Amino acid sequence: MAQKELSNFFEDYIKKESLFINKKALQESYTPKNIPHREEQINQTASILAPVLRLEKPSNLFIYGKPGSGKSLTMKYVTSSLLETAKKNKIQIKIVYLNCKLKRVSDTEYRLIAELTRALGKDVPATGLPTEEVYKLFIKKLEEEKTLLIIILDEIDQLVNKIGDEILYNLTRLNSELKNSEVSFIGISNSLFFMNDLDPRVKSSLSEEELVFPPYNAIQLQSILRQRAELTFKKGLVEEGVIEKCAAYAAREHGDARKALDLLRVAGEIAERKDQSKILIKNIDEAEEKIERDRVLDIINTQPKQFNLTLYSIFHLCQNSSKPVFTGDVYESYKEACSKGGTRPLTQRRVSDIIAELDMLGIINAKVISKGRYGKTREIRLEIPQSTIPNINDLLKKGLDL
DNA sequence: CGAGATTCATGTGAAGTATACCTTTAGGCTTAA
DNA sequence: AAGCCTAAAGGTATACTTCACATGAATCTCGTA
Repeated sequence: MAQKELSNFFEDYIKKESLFINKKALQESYTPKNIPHREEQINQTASILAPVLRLEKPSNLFIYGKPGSGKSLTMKYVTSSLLETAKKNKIQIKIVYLNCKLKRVSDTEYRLIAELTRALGKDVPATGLPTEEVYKLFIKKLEEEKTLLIIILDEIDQLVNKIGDEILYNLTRLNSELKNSEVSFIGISNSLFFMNDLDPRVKSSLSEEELVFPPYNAIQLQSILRQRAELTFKKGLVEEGVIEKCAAYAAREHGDARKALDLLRVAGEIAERKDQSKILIKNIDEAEEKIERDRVLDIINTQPKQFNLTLYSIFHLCQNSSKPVFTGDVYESYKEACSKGGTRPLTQRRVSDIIAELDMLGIINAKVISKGRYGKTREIRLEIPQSTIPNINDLLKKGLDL
């Protein structure tokens, strides 16, 4: 684009009418004024948490539900309203929200407690202190505050999966060490079976109350989408059938409302970028691909180099064959990639763990199988659509200097 | 032919190592009385 | 002598390695029908 044209482009851009009135309404951070189809869960949560307003410790709460079934949103909605009321009536309470699966933030016991302590306003070093010491710091700070603290642990199943359930036991014991303050927990889990193989002591104390969020069905998804679409887009800009298709896509994935909203938002962005006057059905397919690509790119950007090298090797192998790949092949390819990129390769033991973690991230599917006489290995398949691979592969290659 | 032993390729657990960072402490230097 | 700074000592968490043992079904072996 020549320079003159560039300024014209910007001029035009200003004049051009946006398809969006308020893009925020489709973003993940947005909390709508009312949450349809979750009235019951809201009421229950509210009545479970209400005792804090009388400075009584509420029951610990455990919440189950598939991704995008409104768990986090409902919690955010209820707690923010709770905080408001508490503030108005000058009641000392605090609420901390933590997502346990965030890598390098709160995916170990130390880091989780450290993060909690930081949330109370006390800085804790990233490493070096004994974990026990951080517990003490946390307790001391909390005692100073003299408050009722509600800790929300999102995706707690992932954490326990990784480091075991001892941490939950330690957490539930916190109250016995506190005199001036109290702690309540809200655990959020994607897996319905998470509680099954947990230490019974933890189980009983952590889930004094339980709540299940059923997935949305297609009709409910449609009404959610309509409500948000009205806030986001000008009237009549959404082609007939778009909402239905978004809902259908998401319903196929266990009623994931977040996915549905993402689809609609990204479809809107694509339509706008293409200078369309309407959002078309075909934009949704484009949106789906873009979302998938962005998700993978996000993972690539946040993972350490060794993970990306492993991932690159897997892509590399999967591109050339539709058959599943095995650990040994990946490791060979990985070593090669390392020598090309001038990195010292990790041991196979470690790469095996990395593959398992990539599986957890949902980017690949690695199942442990036995091939009888020919040993035991992981059978690795990609969990992302073939069409997005070449694209990502190039980016990875560049990022790794191969 | 079928039950049990064998085998392979790697999963997996435990313990050890390297690194980066923390607190404590002892020594050395400066400063002020 | 008191105060302050620095460096060493002793400690921890985390990512990774090393070592050793566990797995589990296809294949082999061998006794039996």
